[in-house]
Amino acid sequence: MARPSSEYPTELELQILKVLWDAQPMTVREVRDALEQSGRDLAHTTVITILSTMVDKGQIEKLEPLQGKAFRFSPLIGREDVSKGMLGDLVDRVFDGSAEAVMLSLFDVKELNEDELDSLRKLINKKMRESKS
Amino acid sequence: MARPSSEYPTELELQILKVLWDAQPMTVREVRDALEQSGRDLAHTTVITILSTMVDKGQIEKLEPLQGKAFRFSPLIGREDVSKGMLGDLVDRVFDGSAEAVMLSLFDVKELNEDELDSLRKLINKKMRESKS
DNA sequence: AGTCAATTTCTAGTTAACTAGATAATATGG
DNA sequence: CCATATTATCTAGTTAACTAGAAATTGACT
Repeated sequence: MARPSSEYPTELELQILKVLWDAQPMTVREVRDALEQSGRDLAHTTVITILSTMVDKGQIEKLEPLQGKAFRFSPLIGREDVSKGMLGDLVDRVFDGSAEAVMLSLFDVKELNEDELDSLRKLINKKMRESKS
Repeated sequence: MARPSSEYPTELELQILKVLWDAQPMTVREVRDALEQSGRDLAHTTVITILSTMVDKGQIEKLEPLQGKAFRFSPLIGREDVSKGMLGDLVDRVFDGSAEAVMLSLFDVKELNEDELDSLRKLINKKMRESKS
């Protein structure tokens, strides 16, 4: 059995969620077109199939058509919840739960400009004040 | 086709790499036992199969037996490279490349103690000095 | 040399993710 | 009301990841 690596969205599901987070609800065709814009050209039926499994998984909901016959879909899970969940999963699986290790690694992986560093510094100062109480 | 989500190790491959990073080289039996210690109880042949695919993928190398008939395996890729690669992948796929967004999210996902916050603050100060030159 | 236990090789099966065609259903414009 | 284009349903196929048994091989010990 290919063990489900986690409870989190697969790659294509994540792409679709991103599309729906930007504009909701959307019809199948609208989702398909949006995916094509971001370089993922899928058959109409393929999109329907994925959307159906996402409904089964409770990631999105299927809404009745308003006038035509095209169903519309809306996300049931939020952007923040998903990204936090996936990040937490990576922290645990790859970095053995060490947030500090992730931070250190992140500095190597991505460059941060001065403004970003500054806002981070402010955030850390705030966190330190909080933890001192 | 189940598109390979990335070039990075799968879940079981990562577990095996972790085992080998801690002690190398290792025989199949030693790998199997180490996996069992961390709660993953697999048949001997299953471990062999995975090890073989990992050799094919260039993640590990197969070393000739020294005295017995048991091959030994060593990692060919490093812990840092893998974790950085997987982190960078997540940053791009989930956070659209924003390291800052990851940092902010990380504060919500994991608690950092005072010492960790302090060492992070120092690191940021260092980075800021560097970027000002 | 012969047996025994460990190890490897070969083969095969399951599931999730992904892909899409053939066909059926149905709005909607004329 | 009918043709047509759009949409949905049903079905099916591929691949990677994972799992492991049966059989073959071989080191080791007496």
